[in-house]
Amino acid sequence: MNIMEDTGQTAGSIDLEDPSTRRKAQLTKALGHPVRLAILKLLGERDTCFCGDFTEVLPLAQSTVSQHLKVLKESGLITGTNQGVRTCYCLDPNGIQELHQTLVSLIGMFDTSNLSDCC
Amino acid sequence: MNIMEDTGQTAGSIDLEDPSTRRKAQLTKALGHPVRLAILKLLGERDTCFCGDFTEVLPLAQSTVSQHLKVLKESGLITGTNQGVRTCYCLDPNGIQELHQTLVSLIGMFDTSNLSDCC
DNA sequence: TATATTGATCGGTGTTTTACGATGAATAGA
DNA sequence: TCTATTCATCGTAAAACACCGATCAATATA
Repeated sequence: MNIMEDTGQTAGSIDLEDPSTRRKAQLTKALGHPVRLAILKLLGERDTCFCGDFTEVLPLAQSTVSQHLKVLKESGLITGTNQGVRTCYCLDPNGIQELHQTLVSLIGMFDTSNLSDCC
Repeated sequence: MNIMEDTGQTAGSIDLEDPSTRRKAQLTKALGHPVRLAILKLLGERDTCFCGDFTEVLPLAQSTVSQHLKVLKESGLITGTNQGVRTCYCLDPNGIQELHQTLVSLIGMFDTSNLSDCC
């Protein structure tokens, strides 16, 4: 075991820079906060869109909500387009599609059928 | 809109303390790091189990790996049982089941079929 | 008994995250 | 033009995170 030729890696044989894994981590990390989950849920329900809509229903300062929106935007899960003085936030179909694939892939990764024979 | 009776909330009408949402966030947050995704993948593949197995293939210090294992354990996704001087880590069927439900629920939350008519 | 090995934990460092209030730019409406 | 309104961003503080080396307890093994 541990047959290792020189791979150029500093140590170990798993590439933590692998873009696919990093992307999966970025997407799940973006989901990993109650506020962001709440925002995404509201966006999915379709009757909210503007930053003010979120601050109205979330017990947080406007600046805080704005920062969470920024995280979601940077992860590619939502878009933010200026509409006059306001910004309309929407689920980004591309990011959501990617998220969908990621979630499906994760589900496949932990196939619950073949567990429970460890330790 | 914004019909609000006194709910005891400090502000807004969304309860960020909602256990279900918090749990979803905890689980996705646990997935939100390349190292933890790698560890879970290895555990799913079933030929690794001990902390040393992970440090062998990950370009990280043993203490760092141990800490990631701790996060995964605290999230309920893995178990760690002492076997003599070593600890055998395994996917926790209960946690994985819960994760499965969470992922399915998230997929349902962002139904890709009815997007793209925003902004 | 003495020595390895295993891995948990401690302490420290640097970075990131979360939160807030304040401010400022852009626009809409009076 | 003056005044809201909207929300992005800045500055800041506290907490959490990611990483490391060092150490320690527990157990194997010699």
